[in-house]
Amino acid sequence: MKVERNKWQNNFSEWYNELIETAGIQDKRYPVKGMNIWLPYGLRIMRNIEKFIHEEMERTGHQEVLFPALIPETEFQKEAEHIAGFEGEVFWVTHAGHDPLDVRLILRPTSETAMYSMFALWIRSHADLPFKIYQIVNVYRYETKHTRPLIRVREISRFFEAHTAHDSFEDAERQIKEDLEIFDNLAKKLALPYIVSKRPEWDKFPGAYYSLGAEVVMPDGRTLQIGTMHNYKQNFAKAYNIMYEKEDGTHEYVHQTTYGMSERLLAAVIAVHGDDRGMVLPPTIAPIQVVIVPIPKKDSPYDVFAYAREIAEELKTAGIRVHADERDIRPGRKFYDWELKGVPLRIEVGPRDVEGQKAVLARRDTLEKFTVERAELVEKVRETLDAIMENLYARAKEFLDSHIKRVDTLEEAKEVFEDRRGVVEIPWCGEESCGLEMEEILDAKMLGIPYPEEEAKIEGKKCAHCGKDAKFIARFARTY
RNA sequence: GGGGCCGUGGGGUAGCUUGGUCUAUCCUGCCGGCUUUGGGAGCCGGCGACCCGAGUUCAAAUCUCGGCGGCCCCA
Repeated sequence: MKVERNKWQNNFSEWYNELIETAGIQDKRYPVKGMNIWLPYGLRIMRNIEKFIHEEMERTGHQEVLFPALIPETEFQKEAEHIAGFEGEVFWVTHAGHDPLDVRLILRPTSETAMYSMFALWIRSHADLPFKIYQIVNVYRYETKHTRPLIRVREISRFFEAHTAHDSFEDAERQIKEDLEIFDNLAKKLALPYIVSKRPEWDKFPGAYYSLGAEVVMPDGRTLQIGTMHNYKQNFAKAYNIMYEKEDGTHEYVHQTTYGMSERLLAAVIAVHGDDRGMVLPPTIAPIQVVIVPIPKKDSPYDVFAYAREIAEELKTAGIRVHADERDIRPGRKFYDWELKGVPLRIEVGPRDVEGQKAVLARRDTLEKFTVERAELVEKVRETLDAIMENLYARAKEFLDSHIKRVDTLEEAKEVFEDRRGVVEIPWCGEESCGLEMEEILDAKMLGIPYPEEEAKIEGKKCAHCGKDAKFIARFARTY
């Protein structure tokens, strides 16, 4: 048994689309384009990811809230850049029954404009700051490009957004640092290596002072943004009149930040860790961490099903998410089935194992099989799950590192995009015009410059486009 | 904005050019039974479809028109 990743890498789109349905993540047949149905198995994985998000939010003192999905046109229009950025893709609610509405409503594409008039009511004094809330809700964007389950959808059904308010730019900056730390903790739980870039001016979040984006490299070499952090400075505060009273009695606008993630996290997990047999789920989020497959044998005196149940009970008591598969189909089919669904560890128990009080463990990530003593089972299972976690991260890190290439010229950059793709890092003078032209020439997007910015600064290199002294390393990639 | 292709059971398809045993093919799936089980077994029985509407015709999955939906290419 060998891990194959041919289709995974060479025909990723097809691999991904098939898997989303066959592995029971989503049903794409819902009759509205870009709106898919979460199936039980997929939802369970997503909930497990969200469990870590909730934990991190609690750890860092964010409070969970839920805002309405509808926003009055009048609120939506308060921040100029924000409207300009979103008005082309919002869904409108224009009627109630047969009558047109006096004030039309939009289905939130994100919740800034829903939240900030309330912030103005809630935040009174410096003692209320920092103010940190978050929610996980569905948001709507009328995507005109090709939609893709979990990646580009018209209803993002698990949209995470944290919104904070602070008494100073410095404290907002501290919040961004905290966001990055939260993201790093979460990424570790998902065994996902990633890069963070500071977005160029022309690709900031509408209304932001600056934006950061975290992305992974997908099997086909395109990047997927899976997290964003924005410092709004006082842009929204001024538009929504969010002020607080300082200790000296004067009033000042708050500084704000936001932090966003979505079901793209699941897309990244599926894509990054998968192989030609299907998904490979990190044990941390796998709904079933261990599946037990009994191998019956006619005329055998041993009850392999009872043995499987005993083992399942033992593992369950040890806190492991386990399932004994007693379906009346052949074991081989069960193997394929659970491999497709990405269960990290399989235990096979046949008459031989019952007799010798043993079990066969089969790792999903490496497809290795080995026999362990029943007495050591719990310990070995724990060890193996940890080893799988580590291996998944290491394998993904290697893939990421080998898909980031630093070059000096546009010709070299072009070659990379023609070959294995990924992220290309090029010296850049920092001028917007140069950046946009390079995007054009490379047929790729500028992700931005490496963050923290100290890592992006370079000396002694020339801008790959205009030839002037380069100030930064700029990252380019084909993106999702 | 311009051009092209396509809608047949849950999924994938044959049939359409030349309308007629199409009472719609095959694979897969699903349900029931027997049998089997260390990597997708086999046999028997069953379920399930022509995107919608109008037209032409003795007769439409097949031809015509309109609608709806999907995909691709170019700008």
